[in-house]
Amino acid sequence: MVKGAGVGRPRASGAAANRPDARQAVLDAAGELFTGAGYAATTTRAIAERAGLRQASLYYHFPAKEDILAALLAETVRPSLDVAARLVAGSAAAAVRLWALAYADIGLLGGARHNLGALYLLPEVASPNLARFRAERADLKAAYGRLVAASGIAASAAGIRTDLVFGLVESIAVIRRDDPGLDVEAHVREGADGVVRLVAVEPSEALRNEAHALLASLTD
Amino acid sequence: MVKGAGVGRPRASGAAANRPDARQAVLDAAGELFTGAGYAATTTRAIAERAGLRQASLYYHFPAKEDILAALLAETVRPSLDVAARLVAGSAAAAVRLWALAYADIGLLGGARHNLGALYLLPEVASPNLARFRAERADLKAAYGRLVAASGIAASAAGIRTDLVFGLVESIAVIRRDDPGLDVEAHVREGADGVVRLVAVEPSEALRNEAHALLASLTD
DNA sequence: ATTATCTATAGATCTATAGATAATGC
DNA sequence: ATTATCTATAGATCTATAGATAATGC
Repeated sequence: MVKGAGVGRPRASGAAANRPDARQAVLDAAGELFTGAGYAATTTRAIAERAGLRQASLYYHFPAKEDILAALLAETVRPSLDVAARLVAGSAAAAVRLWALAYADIGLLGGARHNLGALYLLPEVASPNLARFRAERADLKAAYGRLVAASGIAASAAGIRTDLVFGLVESIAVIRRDDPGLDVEAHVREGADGVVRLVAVEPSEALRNEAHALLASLTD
Repeated sequence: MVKGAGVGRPRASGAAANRPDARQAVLDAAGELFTGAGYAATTTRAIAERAGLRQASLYYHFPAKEDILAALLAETVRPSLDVAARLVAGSAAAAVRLWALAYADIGLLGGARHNLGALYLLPEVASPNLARFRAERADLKAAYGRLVAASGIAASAAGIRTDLVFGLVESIAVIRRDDPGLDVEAHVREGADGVVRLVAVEPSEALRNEAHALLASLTD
């Protein structure tokens, strides 16, 4: 199954030669437009134009417009979920693991092309067709919740505290929208510091170093 | 200029008798629909239907659809801005004023009918026509920034810290969307606690009491 | 005469499907 | 024969405007 560079009818646009992966081009175009203008205000025509093909050709790669959004949401939440799954099972101090998860998660949201975290804010995520994404996001939040509870927060307060922690992490999307020139690396560190402060732990340099080492150990 | 209860042609819908304020009915309907489904996905027909009049009649009260959104955004941010303006000028300890502002602001967002804070998340707020709202929201954020700086945060860190504080406050909208049955009062108190924790102040009962007294003194 | 609505509709879309077509692969 | 595109379009909107109409106010 060679990825023949030119199977199928050539594109009408000049993008005839550079057809490495139309599906990916569509996702990239949709990511930019959905995060900038929202889902409903982005037309399939605009997505196709930016991806270098005709409007109807989108439907060869995705059964419907909403499936493009679903694919983007999935690819944005999964990496964080992977990190979370490995961290909740760890044995390091809860505050260290919480700092590490927040650092990784904010970093992924802050570093993603096109501020994909802003997709979480779209009202369309309430659509029945996007239940899969909502469940994965809920899993991620539950991972934060376990670390918050393990940080010594009283069980009665852990729910709201988790809401705040998760809200702070996701707020990177709004901040980045307001200020596209944001210093992401500085924000990521300060954001992770803020998350542990929310569970009443003042972050030390030792804590940060331990968390960084923990994250490095995950990528094996 | 008596508010005659029946000037003008009667409505076609049964809402003939109850015509207290059509403009307000439109805003209420739009608030529910914009926060639930988003701006672009909400049709003027749906707004009118819920408000009890015909689609075209909207245009007697608002020049365009976007002006309905503008009115909602304005009425949501102004009360918080009023509180902020009076608190930044105050003489109480910065952490007390910060707690008070966050408490009032989160309370207004959490208590508003229809989760109007979710309007801030809509991509449409970037529209040129909504510059007024964006400026007022920036003013509100600047007020937080002054209190953060006055809390003893180093000038070099105050910018990001303010981003986090403001992000935490506004996160109530996302939390409320995810969980409409939220215990708002508990969240408001915990949220204000979280805000001062972000500037490395562990809130005491004395601080909260002082902040409450300060807020009470503003309503004179 | 003024006010607040209504009916009707122009003009501009927008999504998704049907069916044709121009490549490569066998 | 298979693949990935294209052209054309059906059918369903959606916003905003034009002009009529049914109340009250003077």
